[in-house]
Amino acid sequence: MSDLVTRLRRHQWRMTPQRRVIAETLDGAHVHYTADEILERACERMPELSRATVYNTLNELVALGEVLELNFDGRSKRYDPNVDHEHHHLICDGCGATKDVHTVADPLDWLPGDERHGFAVAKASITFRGRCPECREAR
Amino acid sequence: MSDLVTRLRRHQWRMTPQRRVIAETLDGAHVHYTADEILERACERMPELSRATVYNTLNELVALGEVLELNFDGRSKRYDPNVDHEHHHLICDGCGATKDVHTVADPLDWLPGDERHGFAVAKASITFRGRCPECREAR
DNA sequence: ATCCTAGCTTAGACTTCGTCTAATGAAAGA
DNA sequence: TCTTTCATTAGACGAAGTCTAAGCTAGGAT
Repeated sequence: MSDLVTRLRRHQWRMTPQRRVIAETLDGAHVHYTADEILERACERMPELSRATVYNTLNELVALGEVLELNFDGRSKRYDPNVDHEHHHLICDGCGATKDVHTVADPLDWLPGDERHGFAVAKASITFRGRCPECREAR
Repeated sequence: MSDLVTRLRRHQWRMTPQRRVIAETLDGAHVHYTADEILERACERMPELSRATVYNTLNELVALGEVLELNFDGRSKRYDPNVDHEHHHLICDGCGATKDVHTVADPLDWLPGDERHGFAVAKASITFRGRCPECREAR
């Protein structure tokens, strides 16, 4: 049983087979999939699942705060179920693969007061970019 | 004369009236425009300018390393001509305003080796999020 | 100055990613 | 079990960006 599904119960979310499959697909992921990758994988278990339901469900999960929506390349969004722990992202410039990473301290402290332009600054996240092992060879 | 245009000369770039107008529009911007905002402003000086040329030119500027392509909202890309100085971005969660900011050190050093997953990590940028002075009041 | 050619520009078709619609289906409380 | 309300579906639609093929032009060669 997926941990994400358990959390969703607490939101009084109507549990349907489609939503269960989508949530479990997301939760089992070690990388952050795009909506279409989630559709593709979920369809292995439920072939009649529609694209609209995947998009609807992902948007609801984001609204509930149970999943993070990421966008680094300006193309497709990626979904990150790991919302509990503060983390940052490492992205492959070759294939767009996205991994969670952890840093040694909080980057918020790195922005001096005179660089804050009167903003109430609440969050800071770091995007690391490079090439993954596969794309390093492929070059 | 735009500083960006001067730099482009050094890349042996064929200078056309279209490219000049686009580069000057970009370079004069104090905020980071989307491609369509650039098209709109450039068309005030050159009404027959085509959308394809704006996109082509922006992509070439990015490839030449003279302009940064930004994407924070997963919608349209924004273009940042301020490529000379290492900087990061501060974004208002209320209105989406984007400002350049500077930090005290390089975040690349903050990613431990055992968090690099075999990637060749080349760059790191920080996105700070908060509320700008106007949006703090408006709440 | 003019010619030539590589490479630029253009309109509009096309692609990709995502949203919307309206009809049908099903979860879960009464 | 019934009923209501919400979820699901296929496909149309929309926004952002890319591609294509035809014509045009910047700038070096003569």
